[in-house]
Amino acid sequence: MLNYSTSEENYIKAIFHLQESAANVTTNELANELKTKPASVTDMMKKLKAKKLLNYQPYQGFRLNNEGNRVALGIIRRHRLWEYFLAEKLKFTWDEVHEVAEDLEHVTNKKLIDKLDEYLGFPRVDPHGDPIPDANGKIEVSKKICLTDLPLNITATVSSVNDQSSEMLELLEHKKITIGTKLEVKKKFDFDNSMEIKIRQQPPITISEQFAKKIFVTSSLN
Amino acid sequence: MLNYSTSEENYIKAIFHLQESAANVTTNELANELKTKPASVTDMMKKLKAKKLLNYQPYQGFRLNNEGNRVALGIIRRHRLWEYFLAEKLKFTWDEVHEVAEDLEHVTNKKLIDKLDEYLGFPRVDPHGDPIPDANGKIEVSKKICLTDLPLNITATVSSVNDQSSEMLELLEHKKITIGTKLEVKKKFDFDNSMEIKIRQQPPITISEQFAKKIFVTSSLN
DNA sequence: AAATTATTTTAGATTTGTCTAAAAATATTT
DNA sequence: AAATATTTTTAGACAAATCTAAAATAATTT
Repeated sequence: MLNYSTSEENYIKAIFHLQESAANVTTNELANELKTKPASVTDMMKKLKAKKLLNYQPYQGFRLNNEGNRVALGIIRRHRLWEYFLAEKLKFTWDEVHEVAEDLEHVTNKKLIDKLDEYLGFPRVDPHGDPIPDANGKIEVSKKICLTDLPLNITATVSSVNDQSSEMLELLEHKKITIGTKLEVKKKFDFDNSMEIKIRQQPPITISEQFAKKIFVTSSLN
Repeated sequence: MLNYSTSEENYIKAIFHLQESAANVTTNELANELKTKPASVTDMMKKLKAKKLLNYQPYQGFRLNNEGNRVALGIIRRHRLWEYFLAEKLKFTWDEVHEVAEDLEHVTNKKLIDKLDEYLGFPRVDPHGDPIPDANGKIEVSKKICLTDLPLNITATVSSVNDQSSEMLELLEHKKITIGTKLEVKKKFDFDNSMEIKIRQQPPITISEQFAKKIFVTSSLN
C-alpha cells in the first residue's frame, strides 16, 4: 500500500468520477474539473502512468487501471465516511460536508478510517446518498430507478433520460437538469402525480408525471 | 486569519514547545526536534520572520512573538481535540493518538474544530493530561512538575508521560501507572536517586530516577 | 485534401521545501 | 589572545507541482 500526495489523490479521484460517463477522460476535461491547466494535467498523467495507476498514450486520453480504481475507492471511502461523520455527529448540513471532507480525506491512516467506520456503525451511504466503499473497497452498485419511484428527501443522481426529443431536451435545459444533476423529491401531489423537486443551491421546481417518467436516477438506497 | 502550510505549522508548533524550557530556541535544537537539517531551519526562520510570526536575528536564535504564539495555540488546540476524539470516541489507546493527530491537526477549518469541541463536550485536557486551548486560544496553566521534583508525602496526579517507547509503556503497565494515577513519593535515596512511591491502596514500589524523570504530575495541593 | 481550429504536449520558468558543501560567525580550549 | 571546535548561515542544487508560451498533433471546416 503505497502513499500518494494530496495532489496525486485529487487527480485520481477526479479521473475516477469522470471516467464513469465516458470511455476515456480527456486532458481538458480533467483540467477543467480540477481548475488547473492542461499542461499540468499532462505532467501528472505521465507521473501516474509511471506509477502504474492508469493507462495513457499521448493524445489518447486516460483511464484508471485496476490498481488506480482501488486507490480511488480508498480515497472515496475516506471522503464519504468523513461526510457522514460531519453530518451525523457534528451536525453539519449536507451541503457543507463536502468541502471539509475534501481536506480530511487525505489523512491516510487505515486504522483511523476503519475505527471511524465502526464508530459510525458501518454506514452504507453518505449524506448525498452516494455509497461508501467498505474496508475492502467493495461498493454497492446503485440501482437505476425511475424518478417517479424515488422516495422523498433522498438525494439521487440523474443517470439517464429516456427521451431524446427536442421537446424533452428543451424542457431539460429549461429546468437545468442534465446527466449527473443531483436532486431530491420534496413533495408528490396525488391529484396529478406532479412533484416538487429540489436541485441543490436552487429553489424547488415542479415537474409533471409525464416528464418524471422519462428521468432515471441512481440512489444507493434501494 | 492567514493560513500556513503543513511544514510551517510543524515549525511553529515545535518552536512553541521548545521555547518553554529556554529563552531562545537554537537552530540545531529545532533541526533535531523536526528531524531536518540546520540549513532548512534557517531557511524557514527567514520565512516565518518575513510573515511576522517570530523574532529572529542571525546567530541569535528565535522565539515566537504574540502572533506566532496565537497561531501555535490554534494548532495545539486542533491536535489535542483530535487526540481526545480518537481516545474517547474511536477507542484508540492514549499512546496511539499522537501520531494520528499529527496529520489531522493540519486541517484548518474553524467551524469543524469548534463543532468538534462542542461534540466532545468542551474537554479541558487531552488523553495525555495536557490542557486544550479554547476557541479564543486560552489555555489553563496547570502546574505540571516532574515526579523527581515532587516533595515527599504530597499527593499528586500523573498528568503526562514524556516517553512513548514500548519499553516505557511496558514498565508503566507493570507498575500500574497511567494518566490520572494518584500517588505520592514516600522516600528518596541519594545513592542512585531512586524513589519509593505509593499508589493508594497498594504497597509502596520503587522506581528509578531514569523512569521518574519521564513522569509528570500535577499536585492537587495549591 | 488543404486550411483552419482545437486540443494536447513540450520546453522552460517559478515556488516551496528540502538538501549538501563551503563560508562565516560564535564559542571553547589551550 | 590564538587556535580549535562548534554552530549557523549562505550558495547552489534538486524534486514536486504548478504555470505560460510555443510546438506538435488531431479534429473540423471549407
